[in-house]
Amino acid sequence: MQDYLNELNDVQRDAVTNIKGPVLVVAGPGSGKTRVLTYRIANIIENGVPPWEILALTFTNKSAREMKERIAKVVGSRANNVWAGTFHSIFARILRVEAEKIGYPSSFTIYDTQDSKSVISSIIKEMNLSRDRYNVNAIASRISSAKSSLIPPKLYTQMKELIQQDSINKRPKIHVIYAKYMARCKRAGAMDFDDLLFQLYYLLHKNPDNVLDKYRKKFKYLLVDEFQDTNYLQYAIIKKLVKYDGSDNNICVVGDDAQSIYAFRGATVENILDFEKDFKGLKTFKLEQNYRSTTHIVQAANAIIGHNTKQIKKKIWSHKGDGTKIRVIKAMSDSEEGKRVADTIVEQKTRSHFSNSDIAILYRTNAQSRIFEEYLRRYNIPYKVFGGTSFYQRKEVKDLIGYLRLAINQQDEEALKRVINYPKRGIGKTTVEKISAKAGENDISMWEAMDYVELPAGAMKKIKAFKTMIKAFIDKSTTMDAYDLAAYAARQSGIISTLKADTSVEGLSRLENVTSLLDGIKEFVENDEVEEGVELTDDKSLASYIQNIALHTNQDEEEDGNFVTLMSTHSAKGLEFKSVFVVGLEENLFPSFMAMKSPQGIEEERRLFYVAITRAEEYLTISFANSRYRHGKHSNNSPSRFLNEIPLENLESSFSMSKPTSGTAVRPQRSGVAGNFKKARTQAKLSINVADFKPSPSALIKEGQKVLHLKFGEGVVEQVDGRGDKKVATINFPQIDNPKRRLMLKFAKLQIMSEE
DNA sequence: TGACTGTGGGTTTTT
DNA sequence: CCCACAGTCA
Repeated sequence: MQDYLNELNDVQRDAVTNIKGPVLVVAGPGSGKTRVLTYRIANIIENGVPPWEILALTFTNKSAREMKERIAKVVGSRANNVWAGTFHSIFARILRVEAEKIGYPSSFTIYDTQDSKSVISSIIKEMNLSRDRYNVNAIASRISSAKSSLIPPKLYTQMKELIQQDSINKRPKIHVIYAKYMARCKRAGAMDFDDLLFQLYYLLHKNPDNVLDKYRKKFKYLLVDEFQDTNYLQYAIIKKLVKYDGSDNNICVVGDDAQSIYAFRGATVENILDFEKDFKGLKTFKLEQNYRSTTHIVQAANAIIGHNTKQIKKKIWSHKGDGTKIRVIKAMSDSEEGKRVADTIVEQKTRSHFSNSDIAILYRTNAQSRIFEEYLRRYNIPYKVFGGTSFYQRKEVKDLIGYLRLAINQQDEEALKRVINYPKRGIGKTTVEKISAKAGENDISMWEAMDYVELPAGAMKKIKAFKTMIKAFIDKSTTMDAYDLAAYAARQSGIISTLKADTSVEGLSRLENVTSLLDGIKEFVENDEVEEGVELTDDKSLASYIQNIALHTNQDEEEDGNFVTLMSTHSAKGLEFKSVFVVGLEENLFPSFMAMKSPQGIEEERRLFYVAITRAEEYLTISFANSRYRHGKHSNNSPSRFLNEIPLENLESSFSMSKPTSGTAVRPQRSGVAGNFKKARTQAKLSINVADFKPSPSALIKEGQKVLHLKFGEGVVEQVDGRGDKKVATINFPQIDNPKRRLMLKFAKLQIMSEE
């Protein structure tokens, strides 16, 4: 028997060695779920199955990568040939091969959420519907859930219940918008996130050239991680692949109903319950021993989840010892909450010798990160914020990507609309509307419509010039590699010169972001490492880089380094830290006011809280504030109901309001405006004594002075320009990369060290 | 016809 | 607070 099997407990080993037939693994938090999955795959390979016949589906690129690394530790490089990836990326890869069978170009664009909403927005506008009544977000989520339930527009129109709901909500035209939206995406050669699932289902369902058989034969072993987070459509695809006459039903799903936190995007726990009915002879294994957390934490978690009505019975236990009781921080304000959490981090670092990477701050909404960033920066504690707007969603980055997308797929209307007048080249709203109308009349793409539309001579000339430029990109895309072409496009389009002309701090950071993107593309071109999956991506063309960018999230960034982790509770799933701070435990925030309308909503928030606290190994601290700034306004909220669900015996006794601490409250500043993407939010390690730092009034900052900045260290003011609030100082900070920074004096905290 | 400025309204989580 | 739009000016 192989070594790795000895690292498992009895239940885990059973789950690993029963490789034939359907298996359900119910895995509590910290119960070694990933270990079971990876060893199971390794075991399948050891049993002589070629790795490329194994398909492992996850929800994040990160967990796929981690899984593959761990498989490699057991079976070596063979792990690279396992098809492991997210639902979306694996399906996108299949669709690239098969797209033409369902009427899409294989170079189809993937629309991200922004793109989808923009399409919906223009449809609403064209139909002359009220923007207030037809709220884009509401429509988008309605369409998304229809797709995720396998209801195409035609069927939607026939479903009395849906139509009735829409008319009650006074939005009877949704089914029309939906149909137009689908047509518009198709015309643009684009698939949105849901399409990657939806279109794959229809490919398998319609089965042109018997593709279904091809993939059934290809994937003999299927594994699904986080099964509780799959939606109806995902499960339908899984069944297409595995459940048929003569199938071996080699499927293993792993999940925890108590950690189902994605109902808002269609996930349904029903899938776990249905799984038992759909696959006869199912073997179920329950992993109940928690290896992660101490008993106080596990007990509290069990008590909290006990308040939910529906769940699979299981008893999670730990023998790591009682450990430390849970601490609760009561703060008067969000600012005080930030300070006290930062104080506690300092305390834990010195008393328990934790390093930064042992610590995480978890919040319900990404917007909460700012205040913690502010204090961690003050205390010189390196941190990294995950989630929020990803790098690829920043305007300037999307602008350049827009050109690249257009070079690959000229039908891509969202890309076209984005770049046709950026940088400004005098092609205004009216002209674009005319092109769009022409495209609509003739059911052709806007790119084609540009040849037929009737315009005044001036506008015509500008359009021609634009088209010529893009054609040059297309031509070069056959000879240049991704980097050269991207750099060429960045210059030719005028993006670089436009950004260079903007000398504000924000402008500078935008330019740096574009440079970072180019650097990233260069890295892609030069990187000779093997990518995930069986088909080695030795394709360094722009297309192969650009096509999966929408699927790339900033969770995927490599993250070695010693920093405190800041992320949303959703993003934290699957992770663990010695010390965890779950912050903002207030009614209307956690649970979110959006979820408070329904009991199911509350139960999902409770599961989310359960996920959050079970990330902790040794220390768990929970905090809330009596008042906080939200959307620029003060708001007061009572402590979260979830706090009362924690048994008293698991709480530190001092669960009483501590006195507000002496430190003055600060409002967060805009952070990370200067510095490039990777470095921006991780703090430079400069030893500045925070207590001694006293910013000088900005009016006193003059050329030639030596100044001190908390993040950048010592520097020399080289130039001050602008007047009043708009004063900008150019300062040389020799201790950092990119030493020249332009800081808005209104915001910059600088301490004058000496006059020159 | 396009560029710019002020106002009003929404407001969660993610592939 | 941030974004999208409407209304105004060149």
